[in-house]
Amino acid sequence: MSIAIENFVKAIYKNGKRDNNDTKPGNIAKELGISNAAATDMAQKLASKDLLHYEKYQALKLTDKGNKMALNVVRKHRLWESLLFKLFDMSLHDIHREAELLEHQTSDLLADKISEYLGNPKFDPHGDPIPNANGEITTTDTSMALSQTSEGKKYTISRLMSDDKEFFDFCAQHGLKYGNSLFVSKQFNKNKMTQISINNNTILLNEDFTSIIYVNENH
Amino acid sequence: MSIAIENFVKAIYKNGKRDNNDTKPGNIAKELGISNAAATDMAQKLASKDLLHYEKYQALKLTDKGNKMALNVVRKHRLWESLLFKLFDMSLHDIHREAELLEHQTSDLLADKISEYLGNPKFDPHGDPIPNANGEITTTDTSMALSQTSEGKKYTISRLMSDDKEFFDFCAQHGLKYGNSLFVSKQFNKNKMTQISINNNTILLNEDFTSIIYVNENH
DNA sequence: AAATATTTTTAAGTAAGCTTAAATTTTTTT
DNA sequence: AAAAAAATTTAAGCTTACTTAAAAATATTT
Repeated sequence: MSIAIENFVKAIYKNGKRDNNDTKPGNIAKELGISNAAATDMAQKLASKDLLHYEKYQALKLTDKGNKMALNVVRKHRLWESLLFKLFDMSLHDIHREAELLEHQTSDLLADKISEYLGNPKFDPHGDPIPNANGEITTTDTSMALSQTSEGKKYTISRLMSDDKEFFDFCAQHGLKYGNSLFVSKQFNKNKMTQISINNNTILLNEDFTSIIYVNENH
Repeated sequence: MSIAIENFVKAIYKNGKRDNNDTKPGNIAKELGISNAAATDMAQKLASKDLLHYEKYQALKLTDKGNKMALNVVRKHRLWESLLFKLFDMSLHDIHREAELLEHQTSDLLADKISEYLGNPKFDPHGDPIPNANGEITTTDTSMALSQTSEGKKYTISRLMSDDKEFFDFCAQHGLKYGNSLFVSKQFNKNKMTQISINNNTILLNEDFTSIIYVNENH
């Protein structure tokens, strides 16, 4: 299957995770940076390949086959991110961009070799779960968005859900990194702003940030 | 530039290394597994992009720009082979196939990171030289084909110039590996067959093999 | 050097993956 | 519930990278 198809199926998978009604052609088109017409076209084509269910004007739903393909690509993406993160001193944003290309040029055999080399990790450097070779995901996710946390408690960063360079630069600068600890000192304005302490610094984060930084409470 | 273009330029580079008159469209077409017509077409297109010199019915010659592009792709290919060879237990043939795809999806930054991680190696696991970031190749190649060697001397394997699975399987089975030593016991039939000792075994190789296994004399 | 074979080129056509523009359907607003 | 806005779909067209078939040029054989 082509790169365009893999990316299309992956986009449906990703959007569907967020919001099940976010998989209409227009939303996928936006995600991929193509026209709505192209997305509709592709959706009809992929329906005929049994990768998704297509009904005019409705949200796109992956078939089992389509879901499996998406998970296979996501697996390769996250394995590459894990490997590059381990071996090289590169920003998470750069690593993400490389993985975005490498994911489509990786045999299942190589993916397994990478996984084995890394000790079959369950999470990538963003904290996102890595599907196994059968497309199964470990989803014992008890984490919450930073915007949902309570004042006066300590948390550990479990996921940084973004591809954005500015975001990662900011995170790197302030020690906001997968696995690091932080303390929530104050929630303002009905949790629209959150004040945290990390590495002996106090920073104030708005909802753009606190909605994509996920944490687990420390016990 | 597209994958098709990178592969086209690389094929001219590779064929040109072997034999300067081996770069007519038909030979490139054979190398790439496309029709002669497609190769002529592409040649004309790449001439207009200043990647090669095209004259009707003549061999294709890369411009400086085209040569640089080819070396950049070759660099990435050989760096990937070196990395995969170091990290994973995979056959040279499989490694070659993965590198064939990865080479086109690798930023210059990532190539530099791989090179640095490996200690800026000058040769890949086949013994082929790795161009540096400026496209310069270390060519202090004093090696000779096994078919050119003399009876009664010891040599070290310096290059295995093939992409063929059967060949690599045979090599792996008999310890014919980059860096290994061997002893040439006999040349038969005007060097058309060569008898060697390696790992306490004696094997007889025909010209198909002795023309692509390169060695340096031990002193 | 003529005849034959091979190679290269041109020409016409195809599939994938896009585009823009217009028509249709759905959704939102009033 | 009608009008306006937004999204989706259809239609027509483009580019890339191929294909096959025929024409033209080059290379080889005799």
